[in-house]
Amino acid sequence: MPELPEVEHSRRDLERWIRRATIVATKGEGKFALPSLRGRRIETVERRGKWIRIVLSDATLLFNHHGMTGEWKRSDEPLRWERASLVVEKNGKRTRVAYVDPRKFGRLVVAREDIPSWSALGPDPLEHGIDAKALADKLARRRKRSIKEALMDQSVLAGVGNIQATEALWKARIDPRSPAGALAKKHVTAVIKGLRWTIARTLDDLDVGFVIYGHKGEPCPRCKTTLVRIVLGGRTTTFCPGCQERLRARP
DNA sequence: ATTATTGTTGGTAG
DNA sequence: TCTACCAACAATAA
Repeated sequence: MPELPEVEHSRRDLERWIRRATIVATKGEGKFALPSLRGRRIETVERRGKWIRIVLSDATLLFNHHGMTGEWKRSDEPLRWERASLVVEKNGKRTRVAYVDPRKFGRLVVAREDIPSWSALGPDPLEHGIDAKALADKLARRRKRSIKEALMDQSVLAGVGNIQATEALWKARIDPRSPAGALAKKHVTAVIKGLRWTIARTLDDLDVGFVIYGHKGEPCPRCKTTLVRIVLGGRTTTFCPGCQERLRARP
């Protein structure tokens, strides 16, 4: 469940469950192995893009990425596909949280300093907002990249994935194949509005459903043209050939 | 049996 | 140094 809105929900869950609590035990194997961390207090649970950064009392940092199928659950019993767990205590009450990840694309990293994957992230749409000028500059530099692939580049904006990019471009009425460098200022503005729209509505209700993602073959909700599915950068892309304008590279 | 899946990364090539 | 492309990672679900 892993684009910005889902990860933000996960962050809020963790904040409620374990913030200001003290770690009693940790568990994890293989690529999800964890050091003891016993006795450290959990100070903050932060997020940037799709990454979560948990800051502990001795300044140790616990980074987590959900990959494709990762999620945190609160459970006293071991869960199917559980890869790691934390037991914490606050006011004498114990809480156990489990990191579950069937496909194991996620990451758990303990470090003393920010890791490169975190540091390389572009601005977070929720945390920092989206600056039109800065975004336009970054897109302009990616001349040959499609706008959809550019939006999914985590150094452009942190947290935009396949679904949010697909939905935002539909809202902005821009064909996802358009070269990123072909967007004029008004197009960038429209993309920003589209991103704010899709992120907000997913954040508000994770089960609200998507407007065009996964709806190939169905009529466009806006113009009734049949939605099509293509592959861009190896990722499924849905769009409406009727009302999403294909922009051409500008000289 | 085949195909597709909300993501990143490391290697390669230009 | 920067951009672009792709296979690899893994376990289902249709």
